[in-house]
Amino acid sequence: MEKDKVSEEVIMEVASQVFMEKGMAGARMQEIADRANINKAMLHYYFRSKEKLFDEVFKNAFQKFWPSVEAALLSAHKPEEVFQAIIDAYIRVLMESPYLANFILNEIQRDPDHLEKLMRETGLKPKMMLAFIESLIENGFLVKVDPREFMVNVLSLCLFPFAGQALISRLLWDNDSDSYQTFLSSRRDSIMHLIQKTYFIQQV
Amino acid sequence: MEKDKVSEEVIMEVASQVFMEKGMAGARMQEIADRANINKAMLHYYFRSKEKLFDEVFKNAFQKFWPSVEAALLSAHKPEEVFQAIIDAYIRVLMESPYLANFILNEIQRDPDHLEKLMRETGLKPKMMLAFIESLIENGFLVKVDPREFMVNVLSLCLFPFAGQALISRLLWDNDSDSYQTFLSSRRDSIMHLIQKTYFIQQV
DNA sequence: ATTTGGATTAACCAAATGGTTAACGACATT
DNA sequence: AATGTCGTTAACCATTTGGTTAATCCAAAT
Repeated sequence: MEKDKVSEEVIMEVASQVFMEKGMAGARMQEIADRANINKAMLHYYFRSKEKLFDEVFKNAFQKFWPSVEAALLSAHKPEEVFQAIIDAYIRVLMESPYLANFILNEIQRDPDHLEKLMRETGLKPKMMLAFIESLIENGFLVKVDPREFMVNVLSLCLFPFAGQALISRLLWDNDSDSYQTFLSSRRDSIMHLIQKTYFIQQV
Repeated sequence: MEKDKVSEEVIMEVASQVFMEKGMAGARMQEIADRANINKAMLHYYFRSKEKLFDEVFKNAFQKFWPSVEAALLSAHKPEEVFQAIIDAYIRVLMESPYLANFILNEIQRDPDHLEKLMRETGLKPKMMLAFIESLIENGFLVKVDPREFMVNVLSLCLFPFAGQALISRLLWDNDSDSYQTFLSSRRDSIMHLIQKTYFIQQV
């Protein structure tokens, strides 16, 4: 670890790694301290407890998880471009943080109420997205479909290949992780293609 | 717990629950013992260690996870029916074991080598599935597509809504789990519809 | 030079946790 | 009746783990 960085930042960085790899229950304060090259007591000096530290990490992760969709929505481009931007954002974020998807999925299951609190704090508004899809349907860009179903499908196609990476790359890519990375990257196009075929009404 | 059941079975049952809910690291031998109404020492009497017990649970879960695809393949019906059967199998299994998807996804990430061993023991053959898809392409039933991509898409659409259940049902279904269950069930049709639109070539 | 306040450390603590052991009881075999 | 086997229990053990404390270091302010 670089000495010039403030301890607090270094801690957050390695804590992120450890919590994401092992989850709350599996993570060890000692390991975080070791990786940050500090005494274990320093952890409690900066962040009072494991839970507090975890909360910070989780909050960070959760914000990344829901990429800046609003930006894509508000810059009123063509519908295709909006979705392309959202898909791109997801793929990009997840390729940077390979454990992110799994982390969120699991720690949410561990303590769902905690999620509810965090959602409000991060001020994320899925309803806005639903309304946008609804409007596209009314304006004849999309076929009639439950907007929530549409969203779940896009999310599924974007996130699952990351969440299941360890499994899928072994089963179907002979554990060649480079080639799997290429595949993940190529999904920008293939997911877009899929939803266009299924949900977009061809404009004349 | 019913008294008539053999201890070993009861243990496996509750161990499944606990491990699935909390994962290997989060699960406690004491809790498993309590839920099975036995002494903690009995756990070690029947299954020597936490790891051994976990292995049994994992093996069970993993077998469920890859539903009897071969059955669907070998009973040479129309292509549509084969995929419908596979999708149905996944949805059914996952509705019965809500934590299954998350459990597999995570414990695989925790110890990927362990997975490789188990795959061989359970004798699952993804290559067979790939070959089947390939043949459908050659015979003009499916558009030209990487069979692996096709598989990942189907898996994503089937599994992710379960893995992300805790998150999605809160964000998009106002935490109404009944209504979310209905949605999950309806995916049998909507996933089929999606892959038909995208990948199936209309027969004359 | 002394004080002050934050950063840092080693040593320590209590609780939790996976695992063991020795003794016991019940039931079948001899 | 004696022996042996299997299931069961309470007590115990060693280690791990999150967290604390008292002392120390160090740099800036006084």
